Amino acid sequence: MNQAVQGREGVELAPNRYREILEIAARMICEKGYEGASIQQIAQACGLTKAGLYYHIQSKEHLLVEIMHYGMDLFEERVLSQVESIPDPLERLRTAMAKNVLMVTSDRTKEITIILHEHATLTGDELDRINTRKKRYVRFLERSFSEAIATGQIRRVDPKVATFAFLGAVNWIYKWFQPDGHISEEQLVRGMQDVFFGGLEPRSSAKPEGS
Amino acid sequence: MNQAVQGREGVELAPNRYREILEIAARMICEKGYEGASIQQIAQACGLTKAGLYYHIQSKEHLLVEIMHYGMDLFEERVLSQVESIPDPLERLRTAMAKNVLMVTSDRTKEITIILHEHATLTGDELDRINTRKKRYVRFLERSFSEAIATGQIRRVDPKVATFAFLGAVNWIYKWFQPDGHISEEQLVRGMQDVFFGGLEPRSSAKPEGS
Amino acid sequence: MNQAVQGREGVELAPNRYREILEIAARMICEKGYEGASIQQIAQACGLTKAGLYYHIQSKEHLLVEIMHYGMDLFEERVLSQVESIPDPLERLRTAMAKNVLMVTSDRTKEITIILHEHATLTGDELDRINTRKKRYVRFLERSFSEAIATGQIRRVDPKVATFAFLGAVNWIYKWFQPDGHISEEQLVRGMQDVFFGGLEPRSSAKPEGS
Amino acid sequence: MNQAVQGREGVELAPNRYREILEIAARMICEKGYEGASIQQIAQACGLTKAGLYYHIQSKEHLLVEIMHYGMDLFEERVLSQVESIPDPLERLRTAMAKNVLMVTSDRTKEITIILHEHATLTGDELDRINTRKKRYVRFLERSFSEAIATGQIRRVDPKVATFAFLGAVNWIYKWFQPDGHISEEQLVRGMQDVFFGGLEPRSSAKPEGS
DNA sequence: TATGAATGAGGGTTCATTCAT
DNA sequence: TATGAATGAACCCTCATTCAT
Repeated sequence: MNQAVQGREGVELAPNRYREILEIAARMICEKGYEGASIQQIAQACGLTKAGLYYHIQSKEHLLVEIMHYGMDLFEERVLSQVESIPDPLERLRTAMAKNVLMVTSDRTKEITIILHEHATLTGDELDRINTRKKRYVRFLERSFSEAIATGQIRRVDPKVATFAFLGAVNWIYKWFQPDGHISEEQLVRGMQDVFFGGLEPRSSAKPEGS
Repeated sequence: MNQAVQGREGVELAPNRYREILEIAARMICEKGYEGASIQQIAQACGLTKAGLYYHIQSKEHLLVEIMHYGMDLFEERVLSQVESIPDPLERLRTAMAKNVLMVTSDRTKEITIILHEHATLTGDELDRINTRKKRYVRFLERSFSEAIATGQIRRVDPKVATFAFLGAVNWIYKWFQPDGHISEEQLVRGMQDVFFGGLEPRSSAKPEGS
Repeated sequence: MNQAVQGREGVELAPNRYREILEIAARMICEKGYEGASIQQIAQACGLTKAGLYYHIQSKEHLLVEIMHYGMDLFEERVLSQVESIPDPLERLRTAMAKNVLMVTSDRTKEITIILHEHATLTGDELDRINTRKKRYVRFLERSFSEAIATGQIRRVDPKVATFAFLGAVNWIYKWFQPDGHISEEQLVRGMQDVFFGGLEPRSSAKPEGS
Repeated sequence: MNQAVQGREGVELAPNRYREILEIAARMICEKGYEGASIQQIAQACGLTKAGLYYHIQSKEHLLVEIMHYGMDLFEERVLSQVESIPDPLERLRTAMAKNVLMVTSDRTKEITIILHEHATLTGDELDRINTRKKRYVRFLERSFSEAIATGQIRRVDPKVATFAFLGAVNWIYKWFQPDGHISEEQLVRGMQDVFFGGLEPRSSAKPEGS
């Protein structure tokens, strides 16, 4: 489902062209929303006519599904699978946050990531499939928070609330962060880590405040 | 356009119907997004025909503007103005978070609050006006974080990043929180406060962990 | 039909108010065309709401009928009946032209007169009734041209063609004439008379050209 | 917008369909007026659905603009450019009148010619552009009248008034002329020429009346 | 007399989608 | 692979009109 690059059944496309379409479409949908971005505009941005675009995609809805799965592929490849095996739970969370933040700020991945959280357009099975993939990350975070509490690395907080606070803070970034503004990506990552894991450390491990 | 109550300017004769329309429309727009919610659907939800709805509103875009200003009115009334005068910065932030969370979970206000963050729909002056009002809250939070750091009540974190982490975490709530789920509103408020202000307290002031 | 001033059956209105409405409506319809002028705009121009206007009129179409008959009343009163009894056919035509031109340039009557020649909105009986009234003027002109030819006052031209040339020239005036432009009303009347009745005079009666 | 032939700018690949649409639309607009003719009706008359028509046109207003420019193209091609170079001013005017009359009576061109005088619909630049083209003809007529007066071929009349009398008489034709009525096209042309240039001739040059 | 509130029909326009070529 | 031409459905919005008050 999520690796076979295919516009329609049986037709094997040059995967690059298809991915390019997904990324361009993602950019448009990200800018204007799913309903706000028309097939006409997407096609034009791809240098195609509407009918030409339809050679590559099955439908607008399916296009969204594909973008979302592509986004999840990217996310799992660059975030989840990079951090899952980190043994120390606190370090695991800090690294996940860093990589997750970069997904939302980095140029090629940000649009695709943002769309993952677009208002519900999908329904039924497709929605379920995407949500199942998303939940894997949620569970991973919850588990990691629980572990970090168990090891005493962070204070006792509700792991579920902490998880969604984490997700909210990170996914909200695109609404205010300006790539060339006062805050750099590094500062952003550091800042977020500070707020969450500076803060969640047990009292004695905070860096000496005055020094 | 041709009725007595036009948003915040009009005579206060029968504002109930208009407010009701704003709230119903907010609910639909919140569910489906601005582009996804059709005037037809909004009208139907109001028990009106399209033309009947248009007796009350000027245009779909103006409707959004009105909802947003109504949302800001509610927000300023129930959050900002309730906490601005709290002298202690940490208590001020904790209270702001509590009241803000309740706006997002409470039935009548949640959609209206959320729509405030519909983006890329408004343009020009209207966008500016709304953004100016939003910025007041952002500045208030930034200022409060800075003060709380200055007083040593919370650790040194970037106030801007902290502010947006706060906003992201709180506004994200509507995506996952279920009013009759495992977590109660009180637990949610507590949890969020814990994550942010348990966590942001300087090392020595953390409540004894075991007790 | 055309003198009883009545908005709807049996209701006797202050005729002034009703006439005022007809004149205001005529002005709007003249400016924007029948389809282009909305009941809303007409009502507003009358200082009424839509529903208020409907107390006075039966329907938009009937309003047009009334305006047209009012226009025909005015026209017959100020043009036809003033000239019909002039014995000399050439003087009769010259005077008709003068009075007709003034109807099209004069402030209170121009809109009403112009509408008389609006693109066909009316159909059936109503159209027939108006056309019957219009035809009276056409016949009058044709007859007068024929007489003037018979008396030798003007050269032999097709009376029907001359009549419609006359009507076209006069009714076209509103498309180009500016009340405060280079040409005065008097010059306009003189000019039109010159073109038609200077020109149509038999060769020997033209004023000595060189003097 | 997305077809090859866009008015007078596009490639000349298959302009027939487009021109056909312009002509059909012109017929409808001429019959019912611009506001009175709906896109739905125009589309149907073209054998298309509304959306199908919109593949060919940009908007209703632009359609009108295109019709008008097409009309001006035809007019300049068949009238202005055919007579401009005629040296004798009186013959020039008589020929212009003949050709102009035929534009208004001839089946394929009449509606397009008439619409040129739809007023109060266009605004701004487009209106200016059309008016500039129209003025060329008006100036041509004025100049020709002046010349004919100067050469003594016609009596002294105000050239501007004469011009608009000419235009009014000619453009009014479509309101009354019936192609298969009592008057033939040739009689019409002759009649109009007689009224204007029989009539405007100086007294001595009139053809012997009795012969 | 007049109005506030409402409506069904229709306005122009754009949508995602199809299909012969 | 791609397109030109087309479509039905839906879009936002305005229309003339009505009716209880």
